[in-house]
Amino acid sequence: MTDEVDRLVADWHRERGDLDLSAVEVFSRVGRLARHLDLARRKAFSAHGIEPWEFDVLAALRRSGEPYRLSPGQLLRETMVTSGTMTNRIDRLAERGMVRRLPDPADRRGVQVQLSATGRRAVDAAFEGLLASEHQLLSGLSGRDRTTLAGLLRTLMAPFDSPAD
Amino acid sequence: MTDEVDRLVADWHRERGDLDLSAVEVFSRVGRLARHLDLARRKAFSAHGIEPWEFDVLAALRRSGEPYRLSPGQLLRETMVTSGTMTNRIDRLAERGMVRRLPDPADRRGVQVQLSATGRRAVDAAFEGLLASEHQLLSGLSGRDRTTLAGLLRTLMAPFDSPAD
DNA sequence: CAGTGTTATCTTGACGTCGAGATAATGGAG
DNA sequence: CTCCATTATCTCGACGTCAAGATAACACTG
Repeated sequence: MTDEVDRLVADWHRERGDLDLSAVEVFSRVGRLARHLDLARRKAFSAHGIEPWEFDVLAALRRSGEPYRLSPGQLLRETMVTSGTMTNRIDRLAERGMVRRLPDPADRRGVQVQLSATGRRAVDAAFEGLLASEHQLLSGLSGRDRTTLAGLLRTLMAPFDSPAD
Repeated sequence: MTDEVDRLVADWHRERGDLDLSAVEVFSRVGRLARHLDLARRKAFSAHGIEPWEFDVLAALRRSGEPYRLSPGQLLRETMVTSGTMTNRIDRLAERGMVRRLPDPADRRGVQVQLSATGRRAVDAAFEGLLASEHQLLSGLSGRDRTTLAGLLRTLMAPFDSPAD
């Protein structure tokens, strides 16, 4: 059983037999898989009328728990985007009625982004759809394999976790 | 040992204890890891004065072997971008002297993109740098673990491989 | 060989993100 | 108090990508 990446590695090996390509076997698959997952995510969300970037913001608010309120600064750290991008995202989500901007009572520079009831319904439905879709994709792996995979990925993530991120 | 994703899952579990979050353990890590890898890739390439998108195109030409010549259509299929994007990329690579556009002798609609000597030197150096960087990131895993991980990822990729991709 | 659907590439306009900088408020040091 | 470095958010211009459509050439059909 060979896949895209096996062919990629075979090509490189033919051209550059002097190089150790073992890293490519892992990282190229991570990259491609992430790409396919993005598409699957987009598809799962489209059934609920939301975009991946919308989900990212709404989900951060949703999982922060009651009262579903975070500052733009907290949101941009959760979602790994710049402040300009977050301003734009909040604008568009507010236009759609998914969130509201409230003044921060303790800091007049600050703003609180409040998830609306509409937004909460949307993000809950979208998340359930996403889980169903991802569950499908995982069906090829046993429970034991899933745990192994999650563990190996966590190990790989470790260097990126806290330091100067 | 807990990571970002453990915290994410814990948050969701507190808010939505009714849902099975095992898929998140895997896919959220794949997505985040891919993001960090993109940054690491960008950093590794910057030492050689090229951008990730440049590498993607040049590497496709390089690993195709002599005479390092592919059509824009082949390139866009290799790199998973649209035709408009590829036209733009070839334009910029040609400006930098990394590739040349040649007419396709067999099809007057067609074009052949030819890797230049400069382009070949650049992509070879960049690839070596990338492998060194990725080797570092893999150092936390034993050879056995790497093989296991690559295998599990390949299994996950299988549904995406040939069908209507 | 005329007609027609397909293929290959390029063009265009809209969109989302980034990076740098602007604005405004805060909090600590002297 | 007054400075001043820091923090929070927003603004603006540039850039890369995409989607849709334009153009041109090919290849099959009758």
